[in-house]
Amino acid sequence: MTDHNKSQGIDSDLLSGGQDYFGDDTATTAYNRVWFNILRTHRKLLPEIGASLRESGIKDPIWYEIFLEIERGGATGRLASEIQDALNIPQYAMSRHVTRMLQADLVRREFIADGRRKQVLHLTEKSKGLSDKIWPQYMAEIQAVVSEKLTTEEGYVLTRLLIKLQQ
Amino acid sequence: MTDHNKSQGIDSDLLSGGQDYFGDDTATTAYNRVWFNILRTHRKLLPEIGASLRESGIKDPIWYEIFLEIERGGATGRLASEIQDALNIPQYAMSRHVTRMLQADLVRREFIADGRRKQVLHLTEKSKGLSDKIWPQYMAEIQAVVSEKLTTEEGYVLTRLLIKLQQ
DNA sequence: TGCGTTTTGATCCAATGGCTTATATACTTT
DNA sequence: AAAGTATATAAGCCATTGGATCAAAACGCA
Repeated sequence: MTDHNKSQGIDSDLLSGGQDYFGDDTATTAYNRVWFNILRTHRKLLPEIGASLRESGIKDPIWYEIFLEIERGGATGRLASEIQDALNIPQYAMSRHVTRMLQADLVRREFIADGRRKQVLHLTEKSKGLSDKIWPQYMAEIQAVVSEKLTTEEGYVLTRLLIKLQQ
Repeated sequence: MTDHNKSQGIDSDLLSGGQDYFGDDTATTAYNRVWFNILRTHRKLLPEIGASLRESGIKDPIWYEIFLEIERGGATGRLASEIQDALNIPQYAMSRHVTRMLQADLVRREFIADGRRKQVLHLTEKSKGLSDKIWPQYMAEIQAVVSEKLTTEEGYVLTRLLIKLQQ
């Protein structure tokens, strides 16, 4: 690495976990490594873990998260706008996920108020049925991939730090 | 949550960092939470942090990672196939990123061997010049977002765990 | 040498995503 | 109640992605 780039912030070793690469800039380096490793971990794991779902007809892993959020609403269902906020996705993305899940008969939509300004989502018989097969398979896939690399204790620590980072 | 879903692996509290939600299934839960929190952290931070780059004409944050990898190759440049492996992206994605970066005059391509079976990538004058302005701005943006939520020490721990998870 | 296999790169098609706009409804203020 | 603002959803435009496939070069080895 050139001195120029070192001083200008180009760091060829951003993936490293080492703490002493820069003598004078450890804080910035630590934070940058967090970011680049989130990107790479996401890129590496998403295709692996998502594959089992795709084969089961779940086109997007976020559908599972949407199911969880609907379920949190209990018998009264859950507002689409609430789910979208919980999942950190833009409105148009939520709208399109709902369209696709409707096509797959995996959610039921109920407009409240006369027009179509607010919609409440419910599970369908079909999506309730997924609990028996697909979700356990998904959980098993996650477990297989993650447990190969981390201890349970490390899993807790990692989860806690990721949650802090989202707040 | 229903008993049914609890036993079938649907967990309305996957985002939680708590360790004692399930009495009998803590390991699975720990690993699942890792996964879902990676997804949400990525979804939340990518638009925030990527915005400054887009405004500067860097169309995809991965371009920065590609620059870093090229730079690691030093004066001899770096094989496209090596970069693609380092970044965990499929071959066709790398091919297209190179096409776009060529159009933007941000990389130079050199085919080795007669045909075009192997390509080595180099920085251009333009991309070297980015060190002065855009990258420091990007680093500052990352630092601003991450340092607001984590201490430096937590950053190191998080990085180390993410690296373990990728290996 | 000759031939099958592996590696690398580019492209085709359908599906998806980001951004913006259109539309309808609800709320607020005077 | 009229006007203006805020909220919620969908749709249109265009660029990008994913998966599969095609094409070309290098390798392995009898």
